[in-house]
Amino acid sequence: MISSRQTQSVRLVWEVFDRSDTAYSVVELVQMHKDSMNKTTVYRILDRFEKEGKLHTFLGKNGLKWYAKCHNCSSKKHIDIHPHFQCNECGKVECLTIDVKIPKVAKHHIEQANMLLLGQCDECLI
Amino acid sequence: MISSRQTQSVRLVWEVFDRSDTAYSVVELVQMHKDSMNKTTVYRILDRFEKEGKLHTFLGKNGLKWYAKCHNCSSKKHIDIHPHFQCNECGKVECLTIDVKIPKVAKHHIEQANMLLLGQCDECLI
DNA sequence: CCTCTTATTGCAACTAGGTTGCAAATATAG
DNA sequence: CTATATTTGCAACCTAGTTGCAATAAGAGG
Repeated sequence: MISSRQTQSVRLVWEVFDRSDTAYSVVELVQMHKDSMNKTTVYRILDRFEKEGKLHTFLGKNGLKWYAKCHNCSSKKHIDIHPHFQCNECGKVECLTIDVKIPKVAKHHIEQANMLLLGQCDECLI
Repeated sequence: MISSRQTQSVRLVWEVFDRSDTAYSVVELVQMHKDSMNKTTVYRILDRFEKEGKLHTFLGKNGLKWYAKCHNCSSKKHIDIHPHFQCNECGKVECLTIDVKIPKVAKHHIEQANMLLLGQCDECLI
């Protein structure tokens, strides 16, 4: 089951993620589908995918929201996280497969950790 | 020297940070000064403080921009970072004094790392 | 303490990401 | 095939943040 109702729009949005493991910003996704559906629809479909555990979200530079396919992340505990990388030059975003330990903080209960690494990706390094 | 020109507005904004070590969101700062200066002025003063190395910024939940006073952070290398904590209940933000090692990523040059921990603060834990 | 230059400010309009309410359309259970 | 509940489009709205420009005010140098 892709989603509770398998509409044309739901199928189109899912295909993008199904084809590759790239992370996409909402801006890209709205742009990419602007001829076949309304931006509100894109936002709502992405929300549903997230609730259903098929996509995970995180914030890139400038607080822009990004979506990427979930692999093993939904089954993992909250005790370790996978960080995200964004290239300062081309803006590309990647999910990193390394795990980062969440630091303990006295008198605080940590539920979640977001780590964004910024720098140059392999293509922009040359 | 507080800033290149010591205007009334510059003094007022700086006083807030001078009085405490709390982090403030731009929204709070604009609200707090709304009777004495324009929101554009607040944004511009904060920008200048950041360029001058007196404040550092980071993004909280929902991509909101936060400002906090710099202590030793400006003098530190980029090799370790101090993470920020935001309470999921009251929204309060804290600079943590612990250091987190930036993970190495093959074929990537990491310049900067942002880590945001989310959970419950001491006051909301009860 | 006056004058001139330049940084700073206020204002209004704008941009962009994201949300909401509601009526119309459509997937799917039966 | 029909009834119902979910999904969609649309237009209007919200909020954070930016921009251009004219008016204002620091403060350096006389």
